[in-house]
Amino acid sequence: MPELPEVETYIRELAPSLQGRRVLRARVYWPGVIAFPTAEEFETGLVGLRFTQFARRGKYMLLGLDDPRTLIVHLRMTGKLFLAPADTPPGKHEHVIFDLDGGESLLYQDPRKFGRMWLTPHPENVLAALGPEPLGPDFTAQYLHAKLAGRSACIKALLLDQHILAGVGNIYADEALYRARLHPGRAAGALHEEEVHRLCAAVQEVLRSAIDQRGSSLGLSNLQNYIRPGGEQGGYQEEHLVFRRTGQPCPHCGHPIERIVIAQRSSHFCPVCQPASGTLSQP
DNA sequence: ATAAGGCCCTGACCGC
DNA sequence: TGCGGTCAGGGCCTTA
Repeated sequence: MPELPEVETYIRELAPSLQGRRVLRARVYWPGVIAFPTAEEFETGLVGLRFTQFARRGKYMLLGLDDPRTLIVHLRMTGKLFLAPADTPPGKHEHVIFDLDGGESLLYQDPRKFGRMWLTPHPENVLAALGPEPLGPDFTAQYLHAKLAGRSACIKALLLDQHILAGVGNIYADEALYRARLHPGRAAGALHEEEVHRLCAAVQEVLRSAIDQRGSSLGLSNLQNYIRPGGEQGGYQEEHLVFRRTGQPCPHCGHPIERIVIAQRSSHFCPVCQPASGTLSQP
């Protein structure tokens, strides 16, 4: 599942190979992936444009062009982008192909078909509702405490809410809550100031480490696996302490990691180190 | 405004 | 071997 560290890795690793390349042709095989404009306008609109800038906002990739329009890509669950020789025939799950100058094509592959792309002169409209960048100056314990105040929803659910902060998904929410020693089901508004401070620091630490490790590549199935644009795996899965470790011992206390469902998503945690309330152990 | 549930998708996995 | 059922999950939409 590409989250902030995986998308950041995509931007960093795609930029050198896409910089200055021109789109000769764009082919959309699954129109549903194009959120704006229509698939036809998307195909014709990209012809002749050159990639010039590469940025990330939350889990969105922003590919700047020598044009007022920006190509925005959200990989959602299983989206992948990679370069292949120009004559590579489209596979079953390749929904968009950008034929580039230089004899290569950029392929968008997405078995789940959840990912979306936009080609728009107003990227700010697509991104308008996003909360601050977790690693930017606006994401502070004070900010987070204010956003959580009065909220009865579980803290895990609000960590996943992109309006509150942009870029955290299921993996890094679980890992951050474990490191902050907070039960994922705690009512967000009931967190004490010191706990919010811990959480804020844990979110940033987990994301920074995951970026350093080029993201998390998970699972035996290639379905949900995040793979870097060059085909390599990330490394942060080796540092997961709770995510998808149900039944395995907590690295701190040895109690089996448990799994519960919060906001329709699995949450992994240690019931000893992350008590629902009361006294805390000290990992 | 907030919270909760449904929906989109399909490969993997399980039981029979 | 094959079949049907269930699960996962980000973001958006609907409902209360």
